[in-house]
Amino acid sequence: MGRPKQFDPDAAVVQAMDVFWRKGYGATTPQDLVVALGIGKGSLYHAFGSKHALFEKALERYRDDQAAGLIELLGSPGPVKERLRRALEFLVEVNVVDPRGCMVVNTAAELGGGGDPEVSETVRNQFARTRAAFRGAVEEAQRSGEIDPGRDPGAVSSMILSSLLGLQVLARAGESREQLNQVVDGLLDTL
Amino acid sequence: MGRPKQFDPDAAVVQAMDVFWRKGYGATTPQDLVVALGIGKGSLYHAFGSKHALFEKALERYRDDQAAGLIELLGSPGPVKERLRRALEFLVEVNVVDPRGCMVVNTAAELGGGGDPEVSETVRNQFARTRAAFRGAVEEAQRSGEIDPGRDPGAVSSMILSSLLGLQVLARAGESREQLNQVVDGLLDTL
DNA sequence: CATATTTTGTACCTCCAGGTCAAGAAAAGG
DNA sequence: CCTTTTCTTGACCTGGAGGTACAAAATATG
Repeated sequence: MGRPKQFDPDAAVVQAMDVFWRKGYGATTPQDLVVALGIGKGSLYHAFGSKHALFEKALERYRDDQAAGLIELLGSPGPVKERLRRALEFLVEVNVVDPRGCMVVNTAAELGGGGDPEVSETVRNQFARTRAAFRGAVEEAQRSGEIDPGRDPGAVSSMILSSLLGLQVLARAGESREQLNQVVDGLLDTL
Repeated sequence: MGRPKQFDPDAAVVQAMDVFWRKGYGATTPQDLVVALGIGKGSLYHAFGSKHALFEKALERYRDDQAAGLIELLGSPGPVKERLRRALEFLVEVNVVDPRGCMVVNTAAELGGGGDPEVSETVRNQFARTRAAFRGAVEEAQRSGEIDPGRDPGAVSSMILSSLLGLQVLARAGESREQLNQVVDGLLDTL
């Protein structure tokens, strides 16, 4: 019973995600959120409790969306290296158009360093998922002979992960498409 | 003429650098700076103009220090790969003890995305310097046969750079020494 | 030593972040 | 249709961010 919500909380989290992604946690004000979500401040705090709580929801939503997207991109048919290249080149194009970088990377930089254990936990969880997805692809490529089976898949996937994170940092800093593509080339040459 | 300064502006910039490095730009307050520098607020604003101007000085100072440090680490004798490994392992140890990550990376994430062109310029400049240092090392290794001379040194050094940036992101997020070392292993295996 | 010039410390100011609250609106149950 | 419950709005509140103003202090110059 009671009055039904005038907005979709799930959609609101996505809207909030967008703002936090662009501006970061600290630089996002309640006012920004009120405008972006199109609801009153009271509703906002009634529904989500605090800016920080809403941020956590938004970050988790981002993580889940990204993880699903990566798994889908890596699951397409064809040689593993080609899939990987397509995924990375897609990322480059997206970031050239809109250099928001990766919300998890941005969050790690802003709230990492021991200042926010819960958020850091979510961040590391996303890293673990991504690493696992790469590891699966690497092992598949090793079975098919595309990648030398003698290499340690853990080390290789960790390296891919860190290079991916670095790519997002470069993108966020406004590096050119050429610079970003060179990273992709350099990475794929090593596999 | 006039009253002489009661503090060393250069040392003050270094103190400020320390605070900005730990807390980030947005989360650092004038009060934090007053305490860290040990001077009054009036002196602070008289000497540096604004929080943002002081931050730019601190960031440039960081960039110069780091660039010098990297060049020194990479300039030691012995095989290039060993130098690289020593440099990266040193970085890992430092970050395990104090996970502040890299101030430039943190800044890229916080103020990138087109929000602060001057700062982004400094950030990209640091990336360019780092890439150049790696490129020099790569080319040296190619001449000595340590790295396949057929590889594009631009792509290789870009890849090393991005992996390094990713490493700092991982460190800032509080990843374990083992995870970080795996990145180093994965990276060096590919060279 | 008087004066012009620069630095210093502190009080003060304005604005807005982050959040609370009271009063009303919209549903379900009796 | 009256009560109970939940949601909504917008006014309101507190603290602190970021910076300015001003008077006092310290120095070089004539």
